[in-house]
Amino acid sequence: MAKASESSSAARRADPPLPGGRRKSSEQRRREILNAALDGFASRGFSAITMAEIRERAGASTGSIYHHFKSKEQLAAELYLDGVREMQEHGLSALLGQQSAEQGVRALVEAYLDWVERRPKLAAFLFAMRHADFLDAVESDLNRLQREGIADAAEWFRARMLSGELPNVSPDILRAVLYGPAAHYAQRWSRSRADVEMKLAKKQLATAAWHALQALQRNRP
Amino acid sequence: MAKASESSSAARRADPPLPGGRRKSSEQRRREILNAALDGFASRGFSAITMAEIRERAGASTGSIYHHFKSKEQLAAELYLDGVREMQEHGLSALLGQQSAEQGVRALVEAYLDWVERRPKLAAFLFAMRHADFLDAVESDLNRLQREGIADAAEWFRARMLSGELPNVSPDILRAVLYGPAAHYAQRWSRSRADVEMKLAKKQLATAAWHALQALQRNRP
Amino acid sequence: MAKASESSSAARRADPPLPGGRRKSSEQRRREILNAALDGFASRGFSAITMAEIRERAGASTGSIYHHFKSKEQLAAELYLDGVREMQEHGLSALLGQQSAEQGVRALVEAYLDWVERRPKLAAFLFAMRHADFLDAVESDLNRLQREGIADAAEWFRARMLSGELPNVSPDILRAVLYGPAAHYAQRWSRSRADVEMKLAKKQLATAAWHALQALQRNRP
Amino acid sequence: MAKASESSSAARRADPPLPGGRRKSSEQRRREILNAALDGFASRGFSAITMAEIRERAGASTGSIYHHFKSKEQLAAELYLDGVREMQEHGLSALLGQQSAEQGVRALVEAYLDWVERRPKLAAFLFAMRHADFLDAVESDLNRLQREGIADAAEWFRARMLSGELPNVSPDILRAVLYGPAAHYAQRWSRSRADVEMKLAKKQLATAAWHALQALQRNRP
DNA sequence: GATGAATGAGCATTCATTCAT
DNA sequence: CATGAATGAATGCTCATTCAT
Repeated sequence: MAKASESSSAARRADPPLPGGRRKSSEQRRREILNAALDGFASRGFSAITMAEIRERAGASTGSIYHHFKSKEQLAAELYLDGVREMQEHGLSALLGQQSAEQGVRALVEAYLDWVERRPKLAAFLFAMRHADFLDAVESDLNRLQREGIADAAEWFRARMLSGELPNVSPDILRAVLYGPAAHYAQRWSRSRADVEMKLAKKQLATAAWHALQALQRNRP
Repeated sequence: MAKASESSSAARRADPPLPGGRRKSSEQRRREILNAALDGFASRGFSAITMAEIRERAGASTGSIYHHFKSKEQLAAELYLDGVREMQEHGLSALLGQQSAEQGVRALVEAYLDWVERRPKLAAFLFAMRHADFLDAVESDLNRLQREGIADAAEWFRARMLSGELPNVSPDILRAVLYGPAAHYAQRWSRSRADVEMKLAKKQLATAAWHALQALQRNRP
Repeated sequence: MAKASESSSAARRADPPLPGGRRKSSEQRRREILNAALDGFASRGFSAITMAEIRERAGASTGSIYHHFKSKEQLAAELYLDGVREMQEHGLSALLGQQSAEQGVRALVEAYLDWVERRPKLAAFLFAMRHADFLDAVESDLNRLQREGIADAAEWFRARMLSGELPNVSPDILRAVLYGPAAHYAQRWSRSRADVEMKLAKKQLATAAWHALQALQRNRP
Repeated sequence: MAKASESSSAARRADPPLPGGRRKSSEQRRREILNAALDGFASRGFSAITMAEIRERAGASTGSIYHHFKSKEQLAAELYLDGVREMQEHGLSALLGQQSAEQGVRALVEAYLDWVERRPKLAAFLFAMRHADFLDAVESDLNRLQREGIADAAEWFRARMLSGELPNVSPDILRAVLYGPAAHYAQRWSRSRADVEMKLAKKQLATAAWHALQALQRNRP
């Protein structure tokens, strides 16, 4: 939960089942590299960060990085895929427990900001890299992830739209209304420039999202 | 209005009053470079684009680019500053003519999407570069621009907040609710991936923004 | 005599005999360029100085420089040849009036330092450029200059060597003893780092040169 | 002693104490680069030589050069500092063994020419770069070197000045008389243009220096 | 697994020079 | 003659990646 220890889920993979329990160093090294890379990518962008910078932040050697990761792109892609997965799981587990449309919408907005709060660098990274070239190479994985991960959420929303609790808007509009304000605020917050506390923002943005959807439900053409 | 002719306002500067009225070529070349750079930065990002790519798109020579612009960073900074200025003017002129809070809020959201529609590359560029390193060098110009350009808008909002038409939320929350959904949608639209037409999106997002603010007005703590 | 107005003799060419006496500007511009170039070459060296720097120092335009001089090399060569000529004339006129060997030697050393004092930039330039590549192109001019200019001096020395007043050493040794100390001192003086006044230095180095030659005269093998 | 193998003392650093004793290649590569750079700088000057030229002479790759040296300037500075150090040590060890003033003066002049003879490129490099811009960055190192290295020599001279064996002239005059002629001659010699053999020049210039100082001792004002 | 020297294509930028106006 | 925009080869340097030890 501490910001300092923000480490990617990729890094948290189970260690190989070592009989004696010794030798943890390889997996640790992997983690250090991933964290260093996340720092760099999040703060300066994919192209602007150099492998040398990552190497220094990680306290590793050049060869060591390339032993663990095939290339800079693969390193970024792994972070990205794991990040998306983690964020989806977080949102999903918040959403699926809710019955009423209002509770679900509020939970989703708040969960998103919770997650941003807990994993600020990862959130900044995912946001900034949304359209990066290196994602082309993993587009199919990404799409599968989207489909699988979102299937349950899509079902949840479809049900509420059919019942009339939520407006029958397109997914893009739905996402824009749900995530747009939170993402906009999160951008400022993660640069320590927000002028309201996260706690208040969660409440206000959840309220805003819910009533925005309500309005679309009433005003449908 | 045609996408193809999108040219930055920087490039539209008045030519110096030439005695004979002939020779327009220097300013034209400047424009070509700026447009080529905008294309590049918008589509691939600041670091990923090379000056060689810009040179080819502009049909200019290396030396010519550097004759007009001191560096890659300065080129990007000029585009950015002019872009912010243009976008502000666009939004401002839409807002200030409106009397009622609702008309103003709707006008602002729609004007933003109008502008994105007219200048998609510039919008994509501004959005992507918000936190770029090269902006540090022009931070003071940027701040001045913000202050001056936004003063009238701030006044407009302050008056409506005092009169009770709009909730007294912080600027960041206000911006998040107004621009967040529109920006989120615009991102998809400009990559031709939106699943609703711009025309409908304008209406729905304007409605959403207005009612979101209404809700915050009612639910104040 | 004022340091400030140090202008190359190349620049002091007679103006073309203009009937009305108007239009001096072209020759003035030439002078400004030469002086600016001399400043630059002397302080930073041939390769390190750029034509742009010269252009700015001269307050001229790029085209103007290339109108007056074919190339950077030609500009430097002209300064060099004129400088060598001027320096030779200066030394020669001091030497040839002297009868005794001692007076001649002393006059030569002092005249050299006089000239350094009057034309410090030119002296620095000549010294630094002695082995520059661009001199290859004017080597023949330079050799002719040497032969012609030095013929009289050579004769002066030959006579005193034959009479036994001066040692019969090789020209290189002769030059090393005469000019070496003065040149060494001049280097420091022109960078304002000398720890004795020029006046005293002239006396001491003239004395040193004369007695050094005397010693070679006595100690001949 | 062979000219061909002239290698900078920078290159002769002790290798790090490698456990196994194998792998010398890294330090060898460093040496090759330094030697190639010395060749280039000495023959063509700092600005005129390109890193590409150095790369080819060294038989190394661009990246390899920059792996060992931060920049062209740093490469030159390292050569310069090591060169000064080496030259000082050479002169000092010749001087300090001598008791009489005459022996010391002669030894110094001859040692200087010995060193020029042994390390002609390095001597040419040091001479040509005396006022180069890149030395500004290492000025403090240079001053420290001067102070430390020269302290003993200064003491040697001070003692002989006090005893009346040497004239009480300023350091600049002293240096001009000692080194000026030798440096002047060395310049020609290293370009293979000298008209006397080095062996004779050493004798004559040592004699000249000694008697020049003698004269200043007698003729003091 | 780890290390760091080596590689070389590629990059932003400089600069002498040309030339249309 | 003057101007300054245009040119493009060349330069110092960076950086992802490879590979011998």
